[in-house]
Amino acid sequence: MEDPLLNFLVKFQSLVARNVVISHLGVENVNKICALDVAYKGNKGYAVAVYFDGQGYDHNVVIDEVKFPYIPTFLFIREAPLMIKALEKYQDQCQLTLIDGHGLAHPRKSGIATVIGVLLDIPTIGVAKSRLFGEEVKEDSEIYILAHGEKVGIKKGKFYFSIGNKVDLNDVKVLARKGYPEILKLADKLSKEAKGKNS
DNA sequence: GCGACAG
DNA sequence: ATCTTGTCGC
Repeated sequence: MEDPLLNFLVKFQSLVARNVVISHLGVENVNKICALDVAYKGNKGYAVAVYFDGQGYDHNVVIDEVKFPYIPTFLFIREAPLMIKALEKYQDQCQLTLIDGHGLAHPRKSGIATVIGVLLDIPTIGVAKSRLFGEEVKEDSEIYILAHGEKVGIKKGKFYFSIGNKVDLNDVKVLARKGYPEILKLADKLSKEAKGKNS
């Protein structure tokens, strides 16, 4: 890590990791949820925040030029700014925000879900479609994800759920049991729609 | 040096 | 993530 910028980002992530709050939210009793995802077309990013109020869905799209490339373990600097902008509309109403990517299942316990959760001081859970970091251990018919020896999430099918901020392993477990969240499928669909429209 | 590597 | 044809399987 001799690149000064990446070296700086590593320190930033370490600061974020030191400020993560792991506490019980009670996902089973939460009905107002948000989800974040981003689609790309060239150097344009199409971020979408989807909000479910317990009855129906609403969403907000934010489009902007993305300057930073994708570098494994540094996804947050590329996508978080746009995601946060898209979430502003519902930020005060969401009891929990699901984010496309990992949370604590990251080499520095600072995946994009954790970064956004700590920066905004809100409950978040990371949901990723593939592996980035951590050992997988089976226990009680569950596959736990360990980061530096600590249980930080659960693998369910082909998906990886991990603590972002202000939730605990129990919350993640309850969410994971239901499979890939419908609201994230919607976020994925809507971001790709926005991308197609703006061409 | 080699392999792994969210979106 | 995105680019992309046909193809294997429920």
